Amino acid sequence: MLEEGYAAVSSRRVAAEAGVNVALVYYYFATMDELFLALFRRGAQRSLERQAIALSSPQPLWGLWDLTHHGSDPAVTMEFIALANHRKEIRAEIAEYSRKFRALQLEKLSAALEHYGVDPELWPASSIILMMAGISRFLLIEEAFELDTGHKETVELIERHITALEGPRQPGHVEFVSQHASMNF
Amino acid sequence: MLEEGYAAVSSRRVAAEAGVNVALVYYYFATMDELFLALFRRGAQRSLERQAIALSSPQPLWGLWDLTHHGSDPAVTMEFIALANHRKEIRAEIAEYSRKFRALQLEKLSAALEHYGVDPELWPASSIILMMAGISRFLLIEEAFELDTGHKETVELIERHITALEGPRQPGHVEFVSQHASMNF
DNA sequence: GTCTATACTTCGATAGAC
DNA sequence: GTCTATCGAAGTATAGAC
Repeated sequence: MLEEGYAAVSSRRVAAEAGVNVALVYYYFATMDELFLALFRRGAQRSLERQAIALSSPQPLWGLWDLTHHGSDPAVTMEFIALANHRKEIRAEIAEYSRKFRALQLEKLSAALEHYGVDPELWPASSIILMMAGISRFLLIEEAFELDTGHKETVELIERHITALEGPRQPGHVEFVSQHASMNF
Repeated sequence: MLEEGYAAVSSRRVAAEAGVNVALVYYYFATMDELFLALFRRGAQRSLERQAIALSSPQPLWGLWDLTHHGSDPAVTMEFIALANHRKEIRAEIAEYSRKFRALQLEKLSAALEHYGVDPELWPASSIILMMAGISRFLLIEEAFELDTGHKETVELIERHITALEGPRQPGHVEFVSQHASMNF
């Protein structure tokens, strides 16, 4: 899926990779879409758990930022988004998980931002979350194209603002986060 | 390509849509990748020209924001990014066009921002461009999933800041921009 | 330019033996 | 649970007539 795209994932190749027969793939997954759904659910569930840990940090802004910026693989995310654009059921599943991700982020971060004294009228938690997600995904996608115009400046800008609220990043975040790549919804 | 994804674009289906024979497709395009390259170049060139117009507005920030937020189709963009993740030549072509897009944006907007008195140390033009692009793409992708948490607040936040610099949006932008969907790189 | 005809590969999915 | 065997459809690409 990562190397050649979701459309290159065929029952035959899955079977070959697993060292089993094609028919066995259909024994476990009635259609290829069900296989993709199962794959997505497993990855999304793991990412959700990692996010819960990152957000429970005493520095939840750093936690979320490091998770998306250093601990997520845009290629996986992109493949599932592309797949979802053409499969209704997968789109619905991704939407459902996205809401879970977002709800958890909102809960943890709106409390933290209030505690930091950030005016929710000027800087709503939902906007800060959305902007961080959009920017970091964009940065990662551009990196894959070997584009880096403004990347350094933007990372500095964001991290300067996080530092203003939470102080310098405490060690541990990036290490935790970069152990395995997550999805980023 | 939009309905079923780039992988569903086959020589046979292209031929059928065009009402010609399969072999004729290969007469014009040696491989399917060349067809995709030609398709991308045509679209990117048009988008580049539209962007030049939008940035030549007396309100270039509004111009760029409206172009990406109301005048671009994330589905086209996503398909090409997904395709590029697996085809080296297409990735290189997209990277090249992205640099052109970005260079034009930087040229027009860094002049405008300096004129508005924005401190380039705190808010570099390259960062503002990158953030606007990332956020608007994220908003549009989420819309396709019928997700809208924080969308309204974020659009208001961004447009409030643009208004602070350029005053209220003058009519004409959105109209120009929503005539045809563009790519968004 | 445009076509017919064809070679060869791979696909999703199923029936039925073990 | 795991396999063999098979169906019909669709893919990329090419040779060569007109």
